[in-house]
Amino acid sequence: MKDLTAQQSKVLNCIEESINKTGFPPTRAEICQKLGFKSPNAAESHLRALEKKDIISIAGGSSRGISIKNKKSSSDGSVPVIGLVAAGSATLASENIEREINVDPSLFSRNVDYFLKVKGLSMIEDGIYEDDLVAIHKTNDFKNGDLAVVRTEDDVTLKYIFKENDKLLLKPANKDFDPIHIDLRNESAEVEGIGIGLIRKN
Amino acid sequence: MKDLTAQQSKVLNCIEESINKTGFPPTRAEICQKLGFKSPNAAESHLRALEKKDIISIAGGSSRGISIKNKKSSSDGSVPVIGLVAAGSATLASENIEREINVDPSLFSRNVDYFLKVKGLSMIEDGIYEDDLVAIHKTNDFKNGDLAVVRTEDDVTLKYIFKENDKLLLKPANKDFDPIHIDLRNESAEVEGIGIGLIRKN
DNA sequence: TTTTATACTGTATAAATATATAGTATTTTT
DNA sequence: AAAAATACTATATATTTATACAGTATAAAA
Repeated sequence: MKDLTAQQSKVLNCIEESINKTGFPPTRAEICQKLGFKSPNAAESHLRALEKKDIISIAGGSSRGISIKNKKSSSDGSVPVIGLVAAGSATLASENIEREINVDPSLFSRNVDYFLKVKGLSMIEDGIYEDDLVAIHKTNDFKNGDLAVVRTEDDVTLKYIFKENDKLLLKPANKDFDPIHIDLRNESAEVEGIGIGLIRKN
Repeated sequence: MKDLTAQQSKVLNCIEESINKTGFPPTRAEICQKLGFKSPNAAESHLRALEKKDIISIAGGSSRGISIKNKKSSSDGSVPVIGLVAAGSATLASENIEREINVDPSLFSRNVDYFLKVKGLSMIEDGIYEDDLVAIHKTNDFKNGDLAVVRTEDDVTLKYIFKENDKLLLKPANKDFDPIHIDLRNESAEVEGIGIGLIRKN
């Protein structure tokens, strides 16, 4: 499936939020208002792009006629919890699954593929603590500043990601930790997913 | 709760079917078509009856603005989300419920009675941010240092609580905020519950 | 290089839609 | 017995809404 652009993701997000919050999809005007567009056609064309990519369907001639496709049934939202463990391990391998928890799929803005149990204090200044469960949406599509799960050659880490040409910057939220610079011409690195939420147990 | 009439049930059914099938609620005209009414007002008045009985809510001035209330999901674990609102308001009153979310009861150490949506930055130094949902276990039993929902004479607040004889100390986690001292001989204060976890949506 | 996709503003309008008002008739509650 | 709720038909209309058309600009693909 083709990846969505940043704007298309925002629009999709806006639709999901509207459905979760109000119970029905938004109008073009409402999308514009939420995302700051000034022309209804801005929303319209994003919707048509999403339709083309088979993410949503649009019922012609009816108001708020947007529905999100492939919306996996409400059956249950059992999501694995994965510890940040040894280097190079396949994160979703069953031996790394600590437990499974049920979450309301509508809780987070995007689909949660797994929870990552945080090790260490590298993100503590932004309220992400040890043993917190960070909700991860699997994707390799990210924006600068996103909280990303990145697999480097010798580690898997959760940091803010910034990319500029061939340079990758993985930035912690703790002044005692140094940012990680990766030159993609020499080293490999892969974005496994991005953080879209957090659960903490006291 | 009042019982629904046969016709009201049919209308409710029609709404549910529409949401399941198309992804969005029906218009008045669509309800009429499905149930064989010849006047849009037939649907309208049934909708108003359902609204009066608190089964649905109708968003004024917007198309397809119908949503079904208290939509209890299959399993259970439905927990209300409550905003910190005006002083003195009964926190669990239905008008304060922003939404309901499903949580795995085993997720948190104790039973979650509701989620409190955080306003303000008074707990930011301990990783509790604005709009975070703090899982609250209703109890008036607490230990010094617990994160507590406290109803004072003119506010409801989330702070660390410390009690010594008749003195109550409500301590924020933000150096820009002052601790609140309450002398229980002069003022009243009540512990509504304690925080046992947190959910954050990015 | 040309085309296609993305990302919008701005304007316009036909069609969809909520919603009010005026009736009639039956049943249920007070 | 009167009032209120139920259960509609019928008509009208202001507003909401989808959607088309005309542009501008940039980036990516062919």
